[in-house]
Amino acid sequence: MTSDKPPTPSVWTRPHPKRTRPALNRERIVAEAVRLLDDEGLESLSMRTLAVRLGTAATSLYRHVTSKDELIELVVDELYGELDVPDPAAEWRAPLAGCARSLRAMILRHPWAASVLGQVGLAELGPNLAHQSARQLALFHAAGFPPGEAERAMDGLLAYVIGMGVSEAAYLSLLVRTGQTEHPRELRDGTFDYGLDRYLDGLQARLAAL
Amino acid sequence: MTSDKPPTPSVWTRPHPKRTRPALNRERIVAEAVRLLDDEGLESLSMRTLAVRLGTAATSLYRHVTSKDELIELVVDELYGELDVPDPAAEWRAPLAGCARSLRAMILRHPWAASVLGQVGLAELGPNLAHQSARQLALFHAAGFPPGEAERAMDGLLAYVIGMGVSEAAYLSLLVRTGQTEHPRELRDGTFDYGLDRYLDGLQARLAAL
DNA sequence: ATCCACTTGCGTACAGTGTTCGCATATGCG
DNA sequence: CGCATATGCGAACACTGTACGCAAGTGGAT
Repeated sequence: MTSDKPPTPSVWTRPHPKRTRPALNRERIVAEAVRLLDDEGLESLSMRTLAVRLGTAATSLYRHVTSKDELIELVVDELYGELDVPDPAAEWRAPLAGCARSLRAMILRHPWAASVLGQVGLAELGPNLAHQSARQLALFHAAGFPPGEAERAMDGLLAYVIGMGVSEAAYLSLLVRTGQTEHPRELRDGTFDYGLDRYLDGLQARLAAL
Repeated sequence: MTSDKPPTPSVWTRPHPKRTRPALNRERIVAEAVRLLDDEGLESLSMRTLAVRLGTAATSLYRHVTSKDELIELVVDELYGELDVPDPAAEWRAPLAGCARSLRAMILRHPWAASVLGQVGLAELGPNLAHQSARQLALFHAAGFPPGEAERAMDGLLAYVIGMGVSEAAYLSLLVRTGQTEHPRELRDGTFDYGLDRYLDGLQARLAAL
């Protein structure tokens, strides 16, 4: 067993022909964290379980991420990368509604996001959040809101969508916990659209009064 | 040291003259938990630290509360008990705004509530939540919303306030973490009122079209 | 090739968590 | 008094996030 390495190893016996592994890096860690959260939920995310999925040890993760909190911030920014904010158009209402629905869809795709948003909020605005926020703001400017007011109109819309997502995720988890029958998705979509329409109506009235 | 108890102990040497303690019960536990959360924040709440404050052992709490999650649900319902929902009046707008501001004030009084709401949501509607929800719903009925629609209008308003609270709490905790200067309260109140007015305007337009 | 500075993986360990179990004590009731 | 039941709690378990130090790899300068 001592130094039995072949002098000129064939391509096949060489320990790891090309690159041994995709190598551990921040992107891989964050991506796997999102997958783990989708599969198992928020309380199942621990540095150890995540490491097992990545085929490494828990402490290895700390070479690329300084803490679990930072990991969660990175995860949140990753989520914001999933949004696709529509381009501004002649009509402002449809793009804004699309923007809101895209955010809602993201939250429903990752129900644990509601809890995480409460913990970390919009976080230390990572690159994705910064980018998407700028695109969202452009929609409000295109709609005719003056520079100082567009931010407030946008904050209100985001607050509505996030609050709806938080309430809905909590309600769904309650149903799951009590094993109750599921609330039909259509009803929940209807409730969401109702409130969205009211808020957009309010924006419309405001634009008309400008 | 063996059986040296006095045969007829005086009132003063008796171990605990009257009632030894206020006795541990659910109310005292929940009340102290809220106080601990206000003082030290969400991540400082552990069964052990809470027990120390109550002068008992951690495991004693489990005689009155089945788990930490249940404790948090009880805490949330306690918070809802702090709301004071206005009575219905001839004019619907002021009571609704008061209702929203009361909820917002509660969240700002207990900034950790934003994170907790994300975890437990409106929870297994405890008595306080049930009571306040009924009062809130009455405001929408008094405003003229038909039975099926009042719930949706109410859900939208609550979602807006909760989402605003979540975003704001996260933003404030970010400022604290980075040691940055504080965002003046007036500005944040202004942003809140702006969105609130837009939503209420939307409700007004809807009522006019009924 | 040889050294060196530096990065990366990871085994060990520690303090702290929620929670279970079993024992001791208190309490109410016949 | 005697007994059933409720309550307090010390010990222990499985698990968490993370600091530390050692080993192995990497890339450049000599």
